[in-house]
Amino acid sequence: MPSRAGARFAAVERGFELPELPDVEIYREYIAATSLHRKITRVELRSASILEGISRRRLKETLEGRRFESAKRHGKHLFVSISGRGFLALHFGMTGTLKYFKDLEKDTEHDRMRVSFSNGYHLAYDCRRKLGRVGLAEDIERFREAHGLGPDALDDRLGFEEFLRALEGSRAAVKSTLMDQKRIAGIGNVYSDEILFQSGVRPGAKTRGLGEERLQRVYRSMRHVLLTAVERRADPGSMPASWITPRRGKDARCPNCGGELEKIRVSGRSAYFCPKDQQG
DNA sequence: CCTATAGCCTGACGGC
DNA sequence: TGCCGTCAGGCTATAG
Repeated sequence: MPSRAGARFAAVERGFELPELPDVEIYREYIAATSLHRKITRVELRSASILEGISRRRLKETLEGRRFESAKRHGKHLFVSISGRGFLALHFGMTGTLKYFKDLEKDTEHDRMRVSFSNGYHLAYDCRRKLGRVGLAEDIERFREAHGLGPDALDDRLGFEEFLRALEGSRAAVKSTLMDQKRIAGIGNVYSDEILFQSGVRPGAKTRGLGEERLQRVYRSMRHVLLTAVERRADPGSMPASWITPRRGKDARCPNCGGELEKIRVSGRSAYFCPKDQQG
């Protein structure tokens, strides 16, 4: 499995930085392709600080002897169902990755939790900066409510009307509004910049003053960007050349007009945009 | 009610 | 060479 999974999940094996909705969707597929329906023989927790609301002991007792049955995603959260016991809830923070492997020598450096299966393989939750979280959930809806998470950005039920409702009342910059997981779940710093670039809207513009036409463009770009990123398996090297996502960094130039991209801070986060093509 | 910000956490990088 | 400050941005808690 790892060799076959390796080609499809090359980006996962390299490890995502800054996992947002598309990255977590690929993690979901990765778990579905590798880790379901096998008996969990052992759970090893190497860093208790990643646990959220549960003890080490409870995690072990809940998982050992059971099987993972399915993998679902909401926003940036992954939910892996445990036979008869709800879900393992995974959040990846900024540096969380997954790795499925057999040879323990290949164990990753910042492996915070390791789940071992009866076939001799292991699934590692690797999180260098320990900003990710591992917990248990009885059901996904409950978890969503407890965490105040908004609708998933790619949920088919999130039409333009529902999108407007989710943004309603925000007085913040549109970039912050899009990244607010309580309004819409799944968008982070990198993809919010891409969405706004493709909408021709400045990240620092107030959501309130945008008007329906611009918001319509933001909505369409949101779906387009996220769907395309999932299609391209969230691999940074595979994103279209017309996007600004691959150009974050020094001396960044606009793929559209060739002008210099500007870097500003919006609510404490770095935002890249093209001052010429984004006038909104 | 709302938004902005500090702090958690680690490693890469640039300046001296 | 090596030390140190800064930055990266996921989240939460708290300040405004």
